Amino acid sequence: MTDESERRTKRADARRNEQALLDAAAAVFVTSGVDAPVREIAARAGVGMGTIYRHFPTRPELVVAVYRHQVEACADAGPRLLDESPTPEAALRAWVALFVEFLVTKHGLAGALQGDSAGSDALHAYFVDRLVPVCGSLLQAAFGRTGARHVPPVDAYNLMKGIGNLCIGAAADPAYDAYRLVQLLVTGVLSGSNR
Amino acid sequence: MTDESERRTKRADARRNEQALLDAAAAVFVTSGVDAPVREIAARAGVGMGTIYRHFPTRPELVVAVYRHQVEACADAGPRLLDESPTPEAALRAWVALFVEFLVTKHGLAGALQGDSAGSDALHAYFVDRLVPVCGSLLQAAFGRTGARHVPPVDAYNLMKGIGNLCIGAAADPAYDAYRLVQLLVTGVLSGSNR
Amino acid sequence: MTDESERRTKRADARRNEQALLDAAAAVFVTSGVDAPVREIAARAGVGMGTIYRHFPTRPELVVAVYRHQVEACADAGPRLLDESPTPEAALRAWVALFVEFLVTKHGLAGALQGDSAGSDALHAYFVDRLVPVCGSLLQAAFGRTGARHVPPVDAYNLMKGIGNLCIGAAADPAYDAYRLVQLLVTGVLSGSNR
Amino acid sequence: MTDESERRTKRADARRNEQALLDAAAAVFVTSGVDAPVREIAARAGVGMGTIYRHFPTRPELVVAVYRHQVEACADAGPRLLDESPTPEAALRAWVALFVEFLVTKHGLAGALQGDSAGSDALHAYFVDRLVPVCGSLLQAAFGRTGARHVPPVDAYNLMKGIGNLCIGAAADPAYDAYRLVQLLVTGVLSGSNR
DNA sequence: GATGAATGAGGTTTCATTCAT
DNA sequence: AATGAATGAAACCTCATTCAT
Repeated sequence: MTDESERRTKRADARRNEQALLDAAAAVFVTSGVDAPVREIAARAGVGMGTIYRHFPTRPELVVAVYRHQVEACADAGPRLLDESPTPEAALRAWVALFVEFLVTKHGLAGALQGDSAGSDALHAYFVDRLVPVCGSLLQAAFGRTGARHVPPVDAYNLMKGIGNLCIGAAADPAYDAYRLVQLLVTGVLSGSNR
Repeated sequence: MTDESERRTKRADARRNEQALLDAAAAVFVTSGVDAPVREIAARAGVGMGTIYRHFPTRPELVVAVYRHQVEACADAGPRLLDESPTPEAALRAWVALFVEFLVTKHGLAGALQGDSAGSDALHAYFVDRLVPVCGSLLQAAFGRTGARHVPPVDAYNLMKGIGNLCIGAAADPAYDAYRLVQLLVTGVLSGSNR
Repeated sequence: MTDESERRTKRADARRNEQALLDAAAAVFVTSGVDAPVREIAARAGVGMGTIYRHFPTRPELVVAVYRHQVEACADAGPRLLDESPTPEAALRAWVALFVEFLVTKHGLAGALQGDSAGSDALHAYFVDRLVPVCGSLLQAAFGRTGARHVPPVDAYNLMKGIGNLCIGAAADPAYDAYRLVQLLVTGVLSGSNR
Repeated sequence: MTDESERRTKRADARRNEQALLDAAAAVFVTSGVDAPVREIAARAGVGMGTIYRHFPTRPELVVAVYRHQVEACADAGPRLLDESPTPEAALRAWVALFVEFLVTKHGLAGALQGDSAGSDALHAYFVDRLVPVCGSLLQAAFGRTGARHVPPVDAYNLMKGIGNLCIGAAADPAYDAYRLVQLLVTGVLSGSNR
């Protein structure tokens, strides 16, 4: 066995474990929230607790890793939707729908986005860093077209956080329609006035 | 001292204790959230922990008791605002502003409203029971005036819960303007369409 | 039952527990050293772990409490021995013998006296604060009598710490005679020269 | 490559690894004590943790190996000092100074010398086996010269262990002068009496 | 032989809740 | 009724040690 193939083998092992952890964490987060006990996640992944700490020394790192794929997909969808949609408003609505879909299916994620106002929390920071610019572009495009004299009544950070908040607890309550509420919020925003 | 006077004395004692507990809990909730340690509340009230359990066997019961006055005030304000406001829409906006004011100043309260969708959580149930009808009246009034062919795009329960969600974490993040977002949501609702 | 007797009853309870803890800790310290697991001490005392934390929030506080009586006895013995002994040198030797007796019978205590050089460790600090002055008086008395031109070749802090060190591990090694070594050190000190 | 040359190559490899480990351990012991985490040592040596266990299955074996050179140097210095010094007492003092110098600069080493009285601990056993005879010769020489009727008030084992103990924690406490105390102890020993 | 990922025992600390006084 | 001491489950995190690759 060559050095290289040996290295690859080991990495494959570790990667398999890491994937098992991400899958387990995703599943546990759904049922027990992102603050679920480390032991529970480890047990579901079929690994020892130490293994979690090796791969993800802190909890935010794990949470970020669990949702990284979807956050990236969301971020990438922004520019694409702007291209493909008939109007910027439609692009914003479509993107918001994607974002809601993402948050609603990840129980507890929306709540975990709060974090310190200081932005010190790694998860919150990651979401903000990655998605606020995307959301901002869409928002600006929508208002650019609406008329030069109009400016958005909220900035992208507020809109993002508002959407995130509206999605909290959505999956657990069939009577609560987060999607509808978010679209109404967007309607309010696009109406260009907060009064 | 007669048996009766003794009983009366004890009741006065107990009532005084209960009030001290409510005041202490309100203060602690503001700084440490509604999940603050029991000990902290007891200490601030100057009573033993057992006393809390005697008066409020479960935490939701305590939380409900702490905020009962303000919930009642909110509920009472609904009909009054409908009378006093120039339009039903204005009444709705004014009421919503009251509700937001209430939630934002009570650190952690908005988050605690989640509870099970089954309505099994005492706090959630109390809020819903008491305020959804009020909110419903205002909503109906606004749409009744707007035109017979219009129906609200969301029911009062969804609107209430959406407003509650938008207020989560508002006090901790100066960059987040819950009031503005809620009003934009109301704008969206009143625009009569979710598309 | 009067308020006062009731209070006394409760205190008696707590005091009994505290004493059980001190006894258990003393016993466990002998076999497992002063870093013995909290659980072990709690188990031996027949109390829950939380009870230890209630009475002694930090480990040094527990250790200090365990040995306080004996430290105080040692401190009190200093002046008395100076009065009763035929010479100051004899007083110093007698006191040192007492101190050695104390340390040798408390397995692990001598080692625990190390602590940070900064003196930040509570146990180390307590020993130093309480005993160095006593040891200093004896030392000064011995040298005062020996002749005005003589000064001790070490200060009381060094002598104390040296004696403490010589006692480390004494109980565990029958071939090691800490008492003898300490007296030889004192002989060296009293000989008035380090060369 | 022949089998033999391959074996030789591997041995060179292994020896290089072992040396790297010894160097790394020596460095880490200075900063973190002889109980430093295995990982830390492995990392500094640039090898895997398993390699440490292959070369030194137990920690005492590693510690012994790390200090073997210096222990041997100490042992060798004994006879030489006896030859070169003007008096046996001077030789003893010089040797003791060497030993103290060694212990004080090796953070945590003195403390690790304790071990079981049964001599089961490999580190303790090695030190005793190697140095007690040397110390014994010097002691005997000093007392032989002093007068036939004098015998040392302590045996070499006690003196060695006493010196070792006096050096515990010396590096961490600038106010503690282990060298001075040890010389005073030797003075006491040479004064030929423990009373 | 070497590697380092994985394991899991072991120690710590916090707090909701009970119950003797 | 009130008290608050006691309980102990629960969660965290760290390493020594093993073993598959």
